[in-house]
Amino acid sequence: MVIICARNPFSIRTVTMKTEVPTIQDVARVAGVSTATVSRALSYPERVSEKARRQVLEAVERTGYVVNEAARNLRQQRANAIGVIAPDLSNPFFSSIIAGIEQIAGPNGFGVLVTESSMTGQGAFDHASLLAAARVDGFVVLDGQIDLGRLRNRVTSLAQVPVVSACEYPEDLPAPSVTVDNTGGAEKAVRHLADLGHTKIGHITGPRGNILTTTRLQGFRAGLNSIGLPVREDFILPGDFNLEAGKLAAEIWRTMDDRPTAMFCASDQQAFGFISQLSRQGFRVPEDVSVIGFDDIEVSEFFVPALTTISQPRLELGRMAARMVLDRINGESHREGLHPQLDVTLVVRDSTAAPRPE
Amino acid sequence: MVIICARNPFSIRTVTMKTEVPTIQDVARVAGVSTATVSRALSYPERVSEKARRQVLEAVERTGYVVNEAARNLRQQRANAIGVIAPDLSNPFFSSIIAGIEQIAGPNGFGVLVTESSMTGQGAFDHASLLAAARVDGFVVLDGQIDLGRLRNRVTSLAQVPVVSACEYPEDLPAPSVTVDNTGGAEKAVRHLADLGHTKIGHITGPRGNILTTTRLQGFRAGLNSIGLPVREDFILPGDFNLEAGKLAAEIWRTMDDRPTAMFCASDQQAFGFISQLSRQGFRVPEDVSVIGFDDIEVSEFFVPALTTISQPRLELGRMAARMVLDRINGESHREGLHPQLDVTLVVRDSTAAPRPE
DNA sequence: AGCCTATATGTAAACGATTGCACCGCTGTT
DNA sequence: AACAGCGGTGCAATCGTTTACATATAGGCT
Repeated sequence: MVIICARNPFSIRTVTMKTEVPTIQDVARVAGVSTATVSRALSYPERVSEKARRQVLEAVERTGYVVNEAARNLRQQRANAIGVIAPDLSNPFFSSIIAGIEQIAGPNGFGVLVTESSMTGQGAFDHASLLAAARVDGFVVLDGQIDLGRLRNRVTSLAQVPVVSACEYPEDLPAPSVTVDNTGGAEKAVRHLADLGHTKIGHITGPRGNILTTTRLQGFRAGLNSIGLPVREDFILPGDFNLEAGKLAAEIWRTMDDRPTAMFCASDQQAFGFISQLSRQGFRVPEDVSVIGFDDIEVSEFFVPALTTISQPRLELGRMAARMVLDRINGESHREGLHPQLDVTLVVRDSTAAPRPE
Repeated sequence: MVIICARNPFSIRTVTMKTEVPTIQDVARVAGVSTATVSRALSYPERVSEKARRQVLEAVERTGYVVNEAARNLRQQRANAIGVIAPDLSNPFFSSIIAGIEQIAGPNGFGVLVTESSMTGQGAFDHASLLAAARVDGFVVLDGQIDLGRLRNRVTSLAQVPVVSACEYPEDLPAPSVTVDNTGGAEKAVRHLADLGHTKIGHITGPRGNILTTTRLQGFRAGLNSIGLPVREDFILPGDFNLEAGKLAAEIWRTMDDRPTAMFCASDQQAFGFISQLSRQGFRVPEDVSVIGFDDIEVSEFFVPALTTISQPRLELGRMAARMVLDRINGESHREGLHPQLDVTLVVRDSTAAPRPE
């Protein structure tokens, strides 16, 4: 007897009427061939006869067959999925990278599993459980602060699994990475401000210990140096990448005796927080202080004032990371030696201007 | 011979030295029990003796065993994962919902697979392939515009898989949903503007055909009615939820002879675009026109001016949707009858004020 | 005609976990 | 002393694919 799947797949049954999901066996029976032929017809169409192919395709249609991924994964010893560990999903910056990963992974038949590393609740390190063998074939790590020590403890098999870090990267992770030229970006920012005539240039940093913080700060210093401007340590305010940090920094800026006339912010969000708080206090940007950000997230163009910033190719960052993981999964072993760095560009908008003449 | 996994899992081998991943067999051997006992010790600790449990745990530790999800999924006929179909990952609104889903799914041992429904490239409907049997046990659909007809064609087994729609929902999807009170929210917005003294209140809608657009517009009308204000059709501008749409609407607003003194925007992003373009043209918010948004995304509080808006419990939306899917997966069959609606709240900030006296 | 290749198909053994069922030994009851 | 009950354990079947290997068939060559 031929099993054909229920016709109206959308009628949700109110009783527990277990409609059998068709398997490859059913397809084989309907098509009048063996399961091996069905499998081949679907995976390597060129390896079966024209006739068999037609019959199989027709049988698939009739039965409504879809391959059981679990079975395939088990047999093939691969999951056809890559995992993403992101520090903060609500941050538009990361979601854009994830979108880029999606763009590459999807068409290649790979699913994307996303986890937030700063997860609430128990342990906060359960994203490691994602690594559970055969759930993902590789990883993109977006979190530079991730505690690899703990990850390591939980998942011995990590060594087997290709890992590529994107954007941020833990210093001790012996894996390929794709980053942007943070130092160069910071230099461009400083140079832009100097070109406008600023000499008192400040910086709000990212969170302590983060690699992006370090490199951008380094670029900030290098930029000042190359122009011949002194680095005023009291103009360097500690911060974070988020909105709140910018707000806090604004409060500090306000209380300074000798204020910088321009601020280089470590992120766009931070810049928003800074500008927002300043406006609330009656200051104006760029009239009272010029502000430049880093990232160029979507809303930056629409902020008031439109934010001058260093633009990162976020989508491309994700796409490239995905490509690298996929390559490694497929055995192309450009090992941990590969560390491409993408260029960033200065986008001049309305939040920077020449300093007010004294 | 006992197989113990390589000691330094992080040393990435440059040669293809295939270190075997330990299986449950290895653990059983090391622990001196059967695989059945190992399995039980890990899944139902209370069903094995104290002694066996200790031995198994120790063996797991020694071998570095992690369960092979593919095998487990195949045997259990469940994937321990839920899929999310989102229209646009870069939109912070959705990513926040996803974070909520994560928060519930993770601790319950479920992974979260994310797909963008508006994917570029081939077909754009390959998110359906996610549905491939045994890859996910259930779905949260965030895209109200999704073409279920095509999905249906591709995946016969969809009827088997619990689907819950959150936020937006296709009208023809016979599934539970969790939404917010869009109509009520719109009414609150209108009432707030009216309370400030506005009588000429406009609205920029969402995209045509979207359920959120419809309900918010409906609430807008209802709000005006209940106050006794006439509905001026020429004050209703067609739009979209994104930044660009707000910008476009601003251009239209500018050319109007008789301008509304207050605009209710269908989303925060749209409001940003509107305000941004207006500022660029020399208008001021709220002095020249009051603006109220919908969503309350993170940056709204920090916009200049801080945006008055209708706040959606985004995280809770995701959490609730996840709970509903999980419940259905576990057989609690509160079928498609369930449609909880969460409350929204008015958050008054600086983008709304009394109209300028004529 | 006989043999060799190439192509197309089928058979059956994996993959690594879970779990129904049977069994074992112990305790407590009759 | 026999037996029911029970907690703990192991055996072995099972989930649905893929794929190495064996086999079959047709066609081309000498």
